[in-house]
Amino acid sequence: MLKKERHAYILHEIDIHNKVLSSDLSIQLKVSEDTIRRDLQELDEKEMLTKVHGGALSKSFHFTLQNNTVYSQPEKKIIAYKAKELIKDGMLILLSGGTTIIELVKSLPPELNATFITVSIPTALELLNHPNIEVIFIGNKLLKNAQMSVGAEVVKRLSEITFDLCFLGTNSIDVENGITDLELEVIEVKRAMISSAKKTVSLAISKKINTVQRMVVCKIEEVDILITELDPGDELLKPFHDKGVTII
Amino acid sequence: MLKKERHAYILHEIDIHNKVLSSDLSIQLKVSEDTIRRDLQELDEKEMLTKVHGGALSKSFHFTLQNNTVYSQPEKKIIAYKAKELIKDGMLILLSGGTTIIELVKSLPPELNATFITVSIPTALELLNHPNIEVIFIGNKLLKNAQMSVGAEVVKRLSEITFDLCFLGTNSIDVENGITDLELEVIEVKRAMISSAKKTVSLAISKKINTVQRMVVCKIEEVDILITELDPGDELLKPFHDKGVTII
DNA sequence: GGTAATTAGGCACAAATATGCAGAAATAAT
DNA sequence: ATTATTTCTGCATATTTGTGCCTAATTACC
Repeated sequence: MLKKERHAYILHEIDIHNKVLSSDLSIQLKVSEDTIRRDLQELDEKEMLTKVHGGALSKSFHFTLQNNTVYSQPEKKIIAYKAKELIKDGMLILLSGGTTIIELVKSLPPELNATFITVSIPTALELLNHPNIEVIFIGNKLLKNAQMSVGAEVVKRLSEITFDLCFLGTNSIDVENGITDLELEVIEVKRAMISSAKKTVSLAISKKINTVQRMVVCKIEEVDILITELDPGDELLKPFHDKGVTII
Repeated sequence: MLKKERHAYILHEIDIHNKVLSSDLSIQLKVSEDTIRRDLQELDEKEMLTKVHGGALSKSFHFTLQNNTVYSQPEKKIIAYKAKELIKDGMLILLSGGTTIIELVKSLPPELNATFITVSIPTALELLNHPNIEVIFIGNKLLKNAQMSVGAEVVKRLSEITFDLCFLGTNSIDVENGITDLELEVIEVKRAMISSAKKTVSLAISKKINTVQRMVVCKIEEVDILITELDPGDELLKPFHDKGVTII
């Protein structure tokens, strides 16, 4: 990875989180902390961030580095952190829309080299920020609210490909009904996504667990992995585990 | 392999991946790294990429990540104001990408009832904000820089539809060469867009008038309407009028 | 004030670069 | 076709840049 790419990545991180830790960046970018420190120093001299002991802060917002701990971390960031561990170089991965998926994309390491396919416009836009991944969008009529492609053409195109993993941002999931959703057109596409993937991963914050919507996307048996912000051993998730779903 | 072919290849790689490494290019193009370095230097001088230690980065790479202010926005607002007058209820309209097009979309009246098709992700996102228009996205592989779909599949899909109007955000236009652009894959799509439309409208701020890029999209005769921020009677635009282009 | 984490600065090594030069290849002129 | 001229390319050289490791100094936090 080129130095300027690192710089861009660091600035991007600052843009999202308002702060970065040298230690984190060192791991994410797979370079020594010395290099990160020099990067931050350089960017500070260019007045693009403010370097502080331990990392750097955004120029505009002056928060302290300290309130960084896992406790205050929003649920979706925790989910994204767990989910990204499933993604390996060379994989073909299908993504839905939703803010949890966006978090997942933001957390992808810059050196990851994989192909992502999506039907969601915001997801596609976020994917394009990453340096090494190839992005394919399956287009057709776009749904206003969901900001995603829907319709028979999308279903057909999805059926023509086999994906290693499918990540679904999930509105509602429970043991009896499985994944449920509101709109027919969204459901058609999500079904097609699930049946084209070797493994289906549902990303859901715990608030969404055991809620039900009008229409069924798929039964719980079709979900291979469920990721929430909770500990995998949490009592709330036990019924899913008993149905054979891997909990992360 | 000719020098120009190498240059085209390098720009192509940059558009897809946002970066190139001198060492990679040296192997791929079977020339010494010295030659690659001189190529990159030359392209940097022409402001077609940004040379860095170890390779080169896309020009828009920094731009998108650092500073998202729209260039020449007042001019673009004037252009958008003129362009929207061409759009009527019930029309089927094709849009390219670019900030001028985004301005056009923002200026569309909410009661407008038409169908818009695009290959550009940011354009699609902006279109979705409007209440009454139907949005169709033609998807495929996405180019990093241009944030748009490219490839044979896109060209094929475009050829299957006839549009009332095609609005092109234009990088370079002049009387001799017509509309020109940088990158082969973008040009392929723009050509397909033009030939599928009954009328082609070029939107260009006056700074772009009489500039030329490496590759030709279409001759000036294929442009039906040219919209700039200038008065239609402006001396700069007379040559275009003489070639039969309607100036607005 | 003690302890652990972070940092600055020096050093070493590898990688990338600039530069001059010579031969090859393309282009123009005869 | 032949020659002259320019452009292009690869090689050898010295130089610069980027990175990681080391140690001493500094900082943050109890």
